[in-house]
Amino acid sequence: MFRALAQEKRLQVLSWLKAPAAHFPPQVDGDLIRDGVCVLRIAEKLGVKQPTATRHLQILADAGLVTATRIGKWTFFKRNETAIGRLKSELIEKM
Amino acid sequence: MFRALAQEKRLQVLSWLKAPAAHFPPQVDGDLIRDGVCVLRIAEKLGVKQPTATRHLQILADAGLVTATRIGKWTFFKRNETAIGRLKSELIEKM
DNA sequence: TACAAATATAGCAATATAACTATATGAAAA
DNA sequence: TTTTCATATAGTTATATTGCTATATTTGTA
Repeated sequence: MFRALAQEKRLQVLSWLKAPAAHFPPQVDGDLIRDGVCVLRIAEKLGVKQPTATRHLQILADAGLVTATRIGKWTFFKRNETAIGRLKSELIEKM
Repeated sequence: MFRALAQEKRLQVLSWLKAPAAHFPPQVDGDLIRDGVCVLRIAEKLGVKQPTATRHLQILADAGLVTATRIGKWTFFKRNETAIGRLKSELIEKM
């Protein structure tokens, strides 16, 4: 989990996803809030290519910090607040 | 800071230093609690050579998680609870 | 002053990470 | 069914990290 957060870009994504509508343009398919943000939008905003963004998002997902939802040809990512909450208390005791 | 914690060995050290007396033998010079634990003891317990332990401890120190105290020829490391407390609340809001 | 002990630094090898391009896969549209 | 679009995977390269050994530095002691 700390490894997942040990990268400015991933911290950045996690922060943007707190308020998707404030950081990403409206989406035609897939609601920003309910479903999450599409990979290409995140890649653009991060300033990296799509495969790189996908990799970062997989790392965040493996750590349980975000969840992926595939709708049609899009994959949307959003924060997993439940897991993040659990991880917060866990790391509080670990530190 | 997350990078400093993104390594099992450094997390381990930070955890041991919560209760130095429970994890390290008594020291002749430098009190375990007041001054901290000597580098060689930490290296032994980690199962790495002294320069490697020194490097890990420097990384923890750079992140502000521990402080070094030189007494004579020994350098003792202990947790910086004040800084750790600040970092905790900071990361809580960052996540 | 010379020597010994503890730690710090330099330099190197192995591995991990992050970026890219090229390509494969999955799903919708023509 | 072919094409197209979005994402995933494979493979490569550059850089960062982690470990080591050798050596320098700092400090106490003979």
